[in-house]
Amino acid sequence: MATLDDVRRRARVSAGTVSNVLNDKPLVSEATRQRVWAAIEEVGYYPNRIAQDLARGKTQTLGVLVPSLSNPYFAEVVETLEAEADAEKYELMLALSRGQPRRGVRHLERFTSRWVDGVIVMGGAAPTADVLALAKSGKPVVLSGWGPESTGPDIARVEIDLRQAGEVATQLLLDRGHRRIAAILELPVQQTRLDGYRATLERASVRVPSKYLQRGDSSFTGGLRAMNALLALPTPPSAVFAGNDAMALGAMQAAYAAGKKIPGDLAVVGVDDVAEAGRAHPTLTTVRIPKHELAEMMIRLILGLIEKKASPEQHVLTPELIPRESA
Amino acid sequence: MATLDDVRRRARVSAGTVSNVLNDKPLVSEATRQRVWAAIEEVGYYPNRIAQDLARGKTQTLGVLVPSLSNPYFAEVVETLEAEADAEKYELMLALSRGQPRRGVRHLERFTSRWVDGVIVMGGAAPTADVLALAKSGKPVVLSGWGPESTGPDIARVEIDLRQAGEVATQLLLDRGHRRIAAILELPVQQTRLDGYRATLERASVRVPSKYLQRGDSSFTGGLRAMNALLALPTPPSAVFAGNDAMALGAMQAAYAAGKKIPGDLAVVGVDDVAEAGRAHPTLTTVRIPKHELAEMMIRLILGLIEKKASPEQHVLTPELIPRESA
DNA sequence: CTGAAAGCGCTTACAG
DNA sequence: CTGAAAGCGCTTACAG
Repeated sequence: MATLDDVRRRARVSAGTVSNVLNDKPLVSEATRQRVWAAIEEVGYYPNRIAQDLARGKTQTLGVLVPSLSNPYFAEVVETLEAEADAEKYELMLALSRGQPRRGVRHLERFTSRWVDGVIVMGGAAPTADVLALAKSGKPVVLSGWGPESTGPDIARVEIDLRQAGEVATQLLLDRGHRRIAAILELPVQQTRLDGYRATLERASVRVPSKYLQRGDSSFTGGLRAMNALLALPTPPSAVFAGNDAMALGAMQAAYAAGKKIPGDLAVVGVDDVAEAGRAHPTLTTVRIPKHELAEMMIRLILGLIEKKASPEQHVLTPELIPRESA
Repeated sequence: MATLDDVRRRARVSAGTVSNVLNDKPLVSEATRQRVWAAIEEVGYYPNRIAQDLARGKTQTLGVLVPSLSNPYFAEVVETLEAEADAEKYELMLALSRGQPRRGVRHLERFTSRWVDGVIVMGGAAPTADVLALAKSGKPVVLSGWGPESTGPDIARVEIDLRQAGEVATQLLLDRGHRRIAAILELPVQQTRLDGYRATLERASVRVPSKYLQRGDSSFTGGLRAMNALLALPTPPSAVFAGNDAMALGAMQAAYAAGKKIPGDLAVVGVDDVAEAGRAHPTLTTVRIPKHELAEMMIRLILGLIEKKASPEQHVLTPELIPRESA
């Protein structure tokens, strides 16, 4: 690989001048600028980013830590993050915690020693304490999907109003005439959805047995198992609110296997609006999380922290009910 | 951030000695080794990877370029790539071409100037010529999902025998008694699947009208549209082989909307075995691509090229028929 | 076994 | 407008 030194010799100028040309600094005469560019072409020079990074103390790189990619929710968000970062000339280091927050911590450390300019962490992919410590050390950090856990005002976050998601989903079910409304949720991550669900039932003076709250692990299988438990109850529910689409789809599968018609025998509402929701049979009524907007906002915040030294902002986006066939 | 210099001063040794301790070089006395480690702890030192990279000429980083992540196929493969790379202490730079090979070229260039140790490119995310040029320049490169396009023997590749996928899918349909067997394929990417389909029909002396070959773009919507075209034919097919699961699912949707029963009125077979295939109604019969094995093999090959200077190998993995309800 | 020096390939004040 | 020098934070021979 050609280096700056090759260019310098060829153009018969100093290294500093080559650098100035490369970085479009104004203080170079047109003549030498041309000569340097010609030399760059001739030797086929590409700046070495590692050396630039070291000299500049900046890497134009963002670290992204998410729990997994097999969950289409994260895959879609990461896809948009990449697009937005690319547009701003940033590159992405991708790391997955795959269910182990300790693995997330290790990745955070690697990000730090690699001098990423900023770090985006989603869905509790690392322990809160470690993330906060990183932010306190001065590294720009943006969080999303952190559940109800308080992180204080000193860290940038963009969240979805999931309590509202629980409310509109439950309200829809009430409006459809249901009273035996169950919930399948992953706790504590989906605690706010539970709050919305409970508040809405209470407001309507509807009481449900405690067994109507089933826990899942946000996976298809988790939803399926939880639904089977609900169906085994002496008085099964006529409707179910699932904390995400994967579990809602699993619940539909279980109901289908038990010979139940949807939405006739059982109404189902999910949260997320993944692609599969619109294709299921019946199509899944859900509360859409604005993933694109979410990713955009995260990039906006992290760049603000990096480039403008803005102070950390916290944003809350509003989810949207998507009525389809399942409820 | 503490630097090596802080450690050096604290431990009253030379920088070289600190480096030797850090990198477990044998030639350090136990006493100084202890002193240095103590100093490292005390100042909270973390090596700066950028500086290490520059000095070593190696980054422990792999560049991964794929077309997209919203396609669960790539999301799943990337997930495994990350896991395997992580186990070998490599990190991932992720880049997406999002349908624009020229964007892929730009990412390849960035990878190069960032000194990634190796590059993995999937699904034609960059033009073949650029990828080959990169490999020729000495950079370790592994390809996958490159379609029938010849790349010569000088580049590492791991492919799936997709011709065989076309064969087993078509054979299954024949075995089920079908003769009016259509195909929905994205060309030229899925050319080998088409070859397998054609060869199998020919072997069975089954002839189908040319309209039975419909093109799709590997998306759900593409499959849906193609199926609608097939259904509008004077003599619609009784079975369809789709080039991937997304299109197969789309075809099922179209058939469903047209009031057709699956597999009674129409049998459907896909390729990939994405998670959704097992959950669809009816569940989708498909030819599974061993994604996990594929990712493992790619990492194995790229590390061989990087660390052992192995010569480029080309592997072909065998797909597996997964019979389910749709055919 | 340890230290001093050169080098990785850039950028950034600072003279001139 | 241009060059020489120092610096970014490490590693790697090479003396001793």
